[in-house]
Amino acid sequence: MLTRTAADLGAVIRDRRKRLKLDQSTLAKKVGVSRQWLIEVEHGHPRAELGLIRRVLDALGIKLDADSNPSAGRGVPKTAVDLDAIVAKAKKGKP
Amino acid sequence: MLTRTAADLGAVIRDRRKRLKLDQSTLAKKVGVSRQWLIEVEHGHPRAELGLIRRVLDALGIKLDADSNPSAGRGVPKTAVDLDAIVAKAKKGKP
DNA sequence: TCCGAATGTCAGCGTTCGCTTACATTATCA
DNA sequence: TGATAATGTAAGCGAACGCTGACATTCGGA
Repeated sequence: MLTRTAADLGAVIRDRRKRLKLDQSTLAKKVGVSRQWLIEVEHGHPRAELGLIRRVLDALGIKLDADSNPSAGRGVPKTAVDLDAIVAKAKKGKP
Repeated sequence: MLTRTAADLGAVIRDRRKRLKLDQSTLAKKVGVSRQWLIEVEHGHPRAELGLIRRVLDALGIKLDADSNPSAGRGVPKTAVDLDAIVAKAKKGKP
């Protein structure tokens, strides 16, 4: 699943956890975090540490994939990004 | 790319940034983080905030995909996880 | 219905984040 | 070669993290 927001990820985690019949305490212990933390993450806490998140995903068998694919619809061959546009945009800031 | 560690992600980010001909300062400003932070992340800082990481990936056009697929090769229909095994494993801890 | 488990909420605390500023070190190019 | 940009390192600081522990609240089965 493509996760746009922290809430998305939280939902994925919770869903997966339940599907695996694990309660928060068990998973938290297994992963090595506090139950409190797990609760907040499942609720979509956006500022959680990447490392801990990763550990949870790992424990749940969820792979984290960083797909370097620009928004382009489909037929993007390989490395065909509109550099200039991006750079220009970058220079303008984002109003 | 499948990112296992924070260093992996850092590499992806740096690579992408360079490919886009952006320097750290520019990207940092665009994303709304400090250059210092970007440096640490590119070096694989594992405890960075998920939200900021996501913003960077976003700015670079990198999608974050959380794939809930256990190691199974390919033909996993829908919900066919070996629950018992996983639960049992969970109860044993991980020595 | 009642009882226990699972989940959510609160407060306090030490640690670490991410920021700023300034200064090295290392490319990169005229 | 020298100069300028890009990158790395360091110290100090406020803010937020994640943890512990205790206490509500909700859920599920006997």
